[in-house]
Amino acid sequence: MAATDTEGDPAALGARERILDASYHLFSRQGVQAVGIDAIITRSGVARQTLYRHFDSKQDLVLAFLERREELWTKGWLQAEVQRRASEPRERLLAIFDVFGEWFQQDDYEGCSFINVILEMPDRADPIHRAGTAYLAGIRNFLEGLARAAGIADAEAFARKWHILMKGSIIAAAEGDRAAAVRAQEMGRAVLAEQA
Amino acid sequence: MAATDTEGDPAALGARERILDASYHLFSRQGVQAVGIDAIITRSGVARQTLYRHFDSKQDLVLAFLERREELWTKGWLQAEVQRRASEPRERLLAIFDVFGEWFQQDDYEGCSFINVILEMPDRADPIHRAGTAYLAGIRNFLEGLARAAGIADAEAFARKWHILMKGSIIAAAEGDRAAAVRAQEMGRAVLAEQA
DNA sequence: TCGTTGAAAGACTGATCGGTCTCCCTCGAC
DNA sequence: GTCGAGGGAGACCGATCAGTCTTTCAACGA
Repeated sequence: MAATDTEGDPAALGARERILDASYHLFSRQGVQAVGIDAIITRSGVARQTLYRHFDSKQDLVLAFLERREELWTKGWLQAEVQRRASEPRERLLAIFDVFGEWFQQDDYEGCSFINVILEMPDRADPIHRAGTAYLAGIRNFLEGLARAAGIADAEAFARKWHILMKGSIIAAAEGDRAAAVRAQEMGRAVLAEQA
Repeated sequence: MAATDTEGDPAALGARERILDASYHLFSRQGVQAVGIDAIITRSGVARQTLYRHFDSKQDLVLAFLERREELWTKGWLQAEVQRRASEPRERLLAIFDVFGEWFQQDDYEGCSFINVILEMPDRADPIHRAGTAYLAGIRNFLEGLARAAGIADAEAFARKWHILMKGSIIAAAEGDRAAAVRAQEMGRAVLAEQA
């Protein structure tokens, strides 16, 4: 039972949850290096030692943030929205860019945290870098499933191509191109048209 | 006149030049936030005050680095290589991915500094962010020229699409996909095939 | 009732950050 | 000669970094 789970009162959330909420908000918008422990302490209203009771180090906290990002963004939002909007696998592949299109209109558009951490920590041996690539591979896995369901021959290669369109449009949106999703979708149709 | 220009002896380069060399090496590989002034001091072998005589602040130095990146990478390498490898505009557009293909094989592949700084400083008002988007627009301008020369109807929209393929493959390469350039080129052919 | 546990508050450490300041040396113009 | 500019070396500044430690308190179960 415990007083650690959500019980309606937002201020009464467990300490761990408040830390993760604050981390998610700050890390996803400002990046991992730019956000200090103090900012997370302040935003979560938690004591310093409480944070270090739940997480061994900042790296630990970042890894927990990425895990949550996959839950909330990849699965809870992207995949859910895609499956809600279309049922045919080919339509679902294209629907990704409809979902992106709405995402790109947000004023506080924050980009893809997995890409961000990979570029922030270019060292391939860094656990955070590795986690970022792993979660991106998870997205690719979702694409591969759709490609296979669509009867596309080399589903793995196709997923990698589709992912290039997605990542390219995400960067273009960070530059300020709000129509990036439409452009990527058009290219997607061209790529799809070539497919067996 | 002036002991400030290059005179063969590498150690006798002007102080400003040594600072810019060190900044280029460190910023392009490790990012802007991760590299401190001390690291640049040490690598350039220059006195602290000498650096601040030539550059008002770290931000100033980063802006100078980005300017140099455009000179060396965009113009001196990418555009030069593309023009060397092909003469027909359509061939030149596709040659971009041949050049990228070799780039992606490098063990110390460092990615695109313009993308990196944009994601590192998400604040649109930040001078560094703005500079990054400006240099990316410069690349797009090069693409637009090729598109126009190729007789493509909406050259601006086409350039934005092509740039999405480029940026997507750059990120995929950062993830470890060494074949990202081939995949992007294949998609480029499909996009090009649709063009008038 | 007592002991344990979780959490708040905040002092503290050593390292590093960007940036300033002082001192000294050398070289070249006059 | 002298003088000033450019540059090297390094002390120093206040702020911030990640991380540790101590004290206090409230809620809980036995």
